[in-house]
Amino acid sequence: MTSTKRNSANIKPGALYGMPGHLIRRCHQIAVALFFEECGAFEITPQQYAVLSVLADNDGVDQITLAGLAALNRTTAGEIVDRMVSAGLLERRDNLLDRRVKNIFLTKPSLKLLSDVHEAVVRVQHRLLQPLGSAERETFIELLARIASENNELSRAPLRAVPKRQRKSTARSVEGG
Amino acid sequence: MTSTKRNSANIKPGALYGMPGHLIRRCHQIAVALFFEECGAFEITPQQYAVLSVLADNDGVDQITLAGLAALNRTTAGEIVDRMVSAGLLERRDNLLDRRVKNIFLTKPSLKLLSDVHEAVVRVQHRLLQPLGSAERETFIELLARIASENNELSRAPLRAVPKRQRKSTARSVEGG
DNA sequence: GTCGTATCATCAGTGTACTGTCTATATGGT
DNA sequence: ACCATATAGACAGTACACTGATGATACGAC
Repeated sequence: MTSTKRNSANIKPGALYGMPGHLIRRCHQIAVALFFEECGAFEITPQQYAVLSVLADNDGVDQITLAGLAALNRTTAGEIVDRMVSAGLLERRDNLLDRRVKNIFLTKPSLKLLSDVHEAVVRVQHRLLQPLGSAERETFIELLARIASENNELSRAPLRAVPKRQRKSTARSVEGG
Repeated sequence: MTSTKRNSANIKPGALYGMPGHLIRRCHQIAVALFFEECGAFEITPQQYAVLSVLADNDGVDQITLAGLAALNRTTAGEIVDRMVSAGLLERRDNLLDRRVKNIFLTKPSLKLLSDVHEAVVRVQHRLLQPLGSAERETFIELLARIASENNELSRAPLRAVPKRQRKSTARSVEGG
């Protein structure tokens, strides 16, 4: 029979440390720390990288769509875009066909930044999974992906695809290669 | 051979979505959302729960030690303690043997809260892992724990045990059961 | 006993993550 | 044309997550 020791709240001592919620938070902190170690010189945050990455595939989407594609809260996304516009990494343009909408575009510097920073971001992922064997890494990613996708609608900032009808009034800011 | 399509930054489209760093962030958001769904009525946050949980096993530690035990940044921990003191959940007392130190204690209401909220927190963990089979759940927790512990020192808020010599000048605020 | 060094807590500053509310604008039904 | 409803984005407010600096205090070496 296992110990029935209890703490002052009548709960098993140290229960916190085995809870997936707590462990995920700690892993998140580690991932962020590694990101800053590897990418700090580029003056970019993990979320800002996500925004650049999403726009590389979907340049010119509106802010709400961008938030969905990067799994960011709409308000947070707006603030991040603010900072990135100030830093010259994004351009925010009025949509002439729907005057509520602002379309977000990459700039030349951000395209260069994105391709420069890519290697460092890949290193972050490697270092994060360093403690696991290669089969375990695949397993881990698959389990993470299943938890994220199956529980997606429970999130307060769920991942969302680009909606069907997107009205684009403005051209791209950076001419494609 | 796999497609060599590239986006405007010359990176594989959608690469972000398979990165463990991004997936961990999404899982974290889901865990937090579930916490508020299950525990929202208790007017408590996940980090505040962690603080209560840590103090149940280590009542009266100083703020820095508390931060270490809960894997919180020292400044963040101080702010969280502020809010919990205002809410009547904690007591902050001067240490008479080391006047730099403030010792943090649970209060009667927070002990009751902690035992009331425990079931809901357990439900959060169950719902979070719902998409996995029971063997997968154990695997997932084990892999998470290994990543967190092996990379612990890389974190900017690493988990820290209680240091050996802790000077206690003040008695517990809640008489033990 | 004095001094250099370490430590606890706090402060100012920045960035992320939300909720709820508001304004401006669009859209579909009549 | 008119109205109910919905949506995009902004704003205020709260909480967490840090960095770097500072003030008060403790401690070890001498």
